[in-house]
Amino acid sequence: MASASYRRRQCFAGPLLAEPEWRVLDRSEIDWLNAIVMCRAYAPGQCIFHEGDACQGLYIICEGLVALRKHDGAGASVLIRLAETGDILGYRSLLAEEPYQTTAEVLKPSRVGFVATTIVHELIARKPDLAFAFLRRVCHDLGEAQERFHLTVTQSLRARVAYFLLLMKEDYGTETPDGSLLIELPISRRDMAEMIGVRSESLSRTIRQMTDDGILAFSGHRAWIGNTDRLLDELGPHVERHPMT
Amino acid sequence: MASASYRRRQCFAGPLLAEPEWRVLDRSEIDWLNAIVMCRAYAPGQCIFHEGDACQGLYIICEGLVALRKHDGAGASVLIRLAETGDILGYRSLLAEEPYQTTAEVLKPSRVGFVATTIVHELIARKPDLAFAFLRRVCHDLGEAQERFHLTVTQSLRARVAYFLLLMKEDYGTETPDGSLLIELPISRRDMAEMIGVRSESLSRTIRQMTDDGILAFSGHRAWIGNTDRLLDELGPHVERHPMT
DNA sequence: GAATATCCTTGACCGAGATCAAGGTGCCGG
DNA sequence: CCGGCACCTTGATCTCGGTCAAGGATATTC
Repeated sequence: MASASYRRRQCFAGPLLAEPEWRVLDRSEIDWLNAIVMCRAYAPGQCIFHEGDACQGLYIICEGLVALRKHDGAGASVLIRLAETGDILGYRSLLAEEPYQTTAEVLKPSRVGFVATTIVHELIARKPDLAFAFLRRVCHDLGEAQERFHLTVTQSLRARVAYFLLLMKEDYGTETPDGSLLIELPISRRDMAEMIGVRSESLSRTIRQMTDDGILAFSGHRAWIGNTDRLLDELGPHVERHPMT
Repeated sequence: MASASYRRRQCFAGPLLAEPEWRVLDRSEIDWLNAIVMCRAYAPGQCIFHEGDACQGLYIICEGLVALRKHDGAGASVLIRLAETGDILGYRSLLAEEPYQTTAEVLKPSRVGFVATTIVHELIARKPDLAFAFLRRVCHDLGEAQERFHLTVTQSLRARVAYFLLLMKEDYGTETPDGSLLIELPISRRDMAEMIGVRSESLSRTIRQMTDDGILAFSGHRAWIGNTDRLLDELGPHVERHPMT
């Protein structure tokens, strides 16, 4: 429950500075940000912001894991994006000058910094490269969102599971000694279903089928994939084989 | 078949200058662009660029209608976006520095201008406001794409048709003398189905049902909606009632 | 204006995935 | 060790939308 007292109050430090957005800043600007930016701890289940809220600034995940969800009134929701250490939240709303369209729910104990809108604008005005960095990121995200729509509409659930695992491989996959692939999923089965856009019961069934077919093995949040090619075969014809270029 | 010879060779003129991106430019920059930018005519069916192509610059629709599609190998495709007079094509790829993810297919005879990547970068460097204009646009688009995903996953076909018509109302809707709403859809039934992410047969059936229920009337590309509230009722609970803010 | 291709609608059928309902299974606090 | 709880899996059933196939309607061409 975020029991630790964080000695380091500086958000902008360590590997976080390697993020494309902050890399364009120089030392003095980093120091300035560290002096201004508030950083606080969140426990799992807490929300950083809610769908419909007015956007006041940017959030930076110094450490942790956060889910961006969209809810509909009937209780169903969809997981739009996972954000982990180093990721930024709220830039879409800030730069579109619109209210939040998603709710940011903390999944693992997190430290999150807040940068007010005015600061962001000031930084961008001072560093044109920052605008480019954001542009590149948002455009890339847009491409992913379109790809996701395409996939959801044209591909079977099974193909989408395969695709999802290949995506997660990028961030959470490791090679095991015996040459197979291990993916340590950071999320529950339900959240996984929400990312794929499917009911969790259906996801369970699909995973079982794929297990029976010897394509993968699951244990809790751990997935083993013996042969990546067999996963790729699940994708429909001519679907981009290298998601997340 | 684009038989007309276009006397005006200048792309950047008239209402097109009111677009948020070009509004930030001053007279000399507009003149400069008009001197450089190539403008050519396309006939329906022609493609401006193809999925997978490297991006060389930006396209501006001086006049016409263009569809951005994603294809999968099996012949199925999805219509990602409609672009009409004044709209810009290819900015996602250009700014993300990625190949095109969609194919731009001309639907109605169009005149389209081309601005090379280097020119765009030069302009942005000169006018930081241009970067902001693009940022706002892309972020807004991203929001729409996420909303669309959410909708597709959680709502029934019928609700999605209702939502689609409310979207189209913004651009193509007019009030008729008798107080009902007339929407002149610029696209075929098939394209409409591709935008909603559904087979055209299913769309036909859904339209028929809604017609039988007295919610709307269709004739060719013309849709009448007697009572907008009844369309809104079709949307699931708590779905954003004002799409395209 | 007949020929022809394309688009749209309708019908019959089917199947993937949703829904409803009931167990498992693991986890935490007592 | 046991009870409670959240998460996951499985089963049975249903239904929405996809698929296949056949007609109509509408353009387009000659």
